[in-house]
Amino acid sequence: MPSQVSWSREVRRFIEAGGNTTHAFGLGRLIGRMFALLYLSPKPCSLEDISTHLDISKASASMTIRQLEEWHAVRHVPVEGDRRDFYEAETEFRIIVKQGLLPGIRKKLATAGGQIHRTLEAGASAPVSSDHSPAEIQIIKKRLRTAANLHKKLDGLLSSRLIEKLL
Amino acid sequence: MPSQVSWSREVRRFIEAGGNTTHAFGLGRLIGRMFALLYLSPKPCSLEDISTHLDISKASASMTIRQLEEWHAVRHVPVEGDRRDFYEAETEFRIIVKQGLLPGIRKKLATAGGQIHRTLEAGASAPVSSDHSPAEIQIIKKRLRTAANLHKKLDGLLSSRLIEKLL
DNA sequence: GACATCGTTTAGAATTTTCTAAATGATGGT
DNA sequence: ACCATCATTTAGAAAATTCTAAACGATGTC
Repeated sequence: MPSQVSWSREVRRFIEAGGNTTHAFGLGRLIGRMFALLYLSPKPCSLEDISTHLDISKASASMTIRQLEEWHAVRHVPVEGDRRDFYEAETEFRIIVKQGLLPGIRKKLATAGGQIHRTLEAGASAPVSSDHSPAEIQIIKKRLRTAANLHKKLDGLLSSRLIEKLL
Repeated sequence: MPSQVSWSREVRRFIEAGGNTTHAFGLGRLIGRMFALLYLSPKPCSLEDISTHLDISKASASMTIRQLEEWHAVRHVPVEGDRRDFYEAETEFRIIVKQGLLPGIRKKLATAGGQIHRTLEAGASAPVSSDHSPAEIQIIKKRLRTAANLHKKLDGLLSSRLIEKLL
């Protein structure tokens, strides 16, 4: 039955595409491959299932699965009479985005925003500089205020309920 | 004048924070440092200005500046009687997002979406598989349709004018 | 048209990140 | 209590990325 072959080939490609996608967004390749595998698994997978299917070590599987857990992208599910850890994918993307991704993004934004404000305050207490004319100082301050304003807007946007409505 | 010192120190920190931010989002550290430098520069910078201020080679400066140009985050500005290349930061974040970042994100999403559809189609023409029961096949197909639907929603969201209104 | 200066390319060095094997810790079964 | 089995930690190997120096090409100057 040749059609079966093309199906499993397409599944492998799906998994690799998942890896390429997360990698393209700077999240590492393994995390996407692993989520894709679990997402297409109707039944929970053990760590060894994962490491053999993805051809990685159990150590990698363990570390990556915990990253996925932090993002609420994967759930630990107990299996009757088996003390191994089994995992299944969270299929509600809304939950992954709201509880996993957005808090991480907001945290990163907060770090950046903090520095913008510190720079702005340092500029307020040091109005004269040797290598900038007064007019240039004004330009710099204006840009810092623009950046602070953008940061505020972005943070408000991410914390609003707008996003979950759209998903 | 000690306040001057703390100002320039805060500027250096601003630049490093810019680098850390882009790095956290998987874009490399240099690109953020360079944009931060140009964003706080009231007058255009030459490549050598940049490489000395950031303490990097001219080669790195050249490659990174072109990446920033692709994202419409930086503009090439001619300077009277000087054949060197000068650059200034785009201060309209709306332009950077709309013309620079969003197209790149949509392109990455399109790659992922294409594979979702291919997998879905392969599943349609290969309804029977040796390692999955019919009920499981149905679950997998449903999940693939959910993923395809999410992809469609995301792409629509990014291509709508909603985002520019929010910035 | 030769020289000087600047930007780009590229081959490979340096750094960072990712991955693994082995050791360790933990837990259930007998 | 001991053994077997599983997950985690960690130190270092492997791989990927980032950066640079040197060579090159292009362009303006004298």
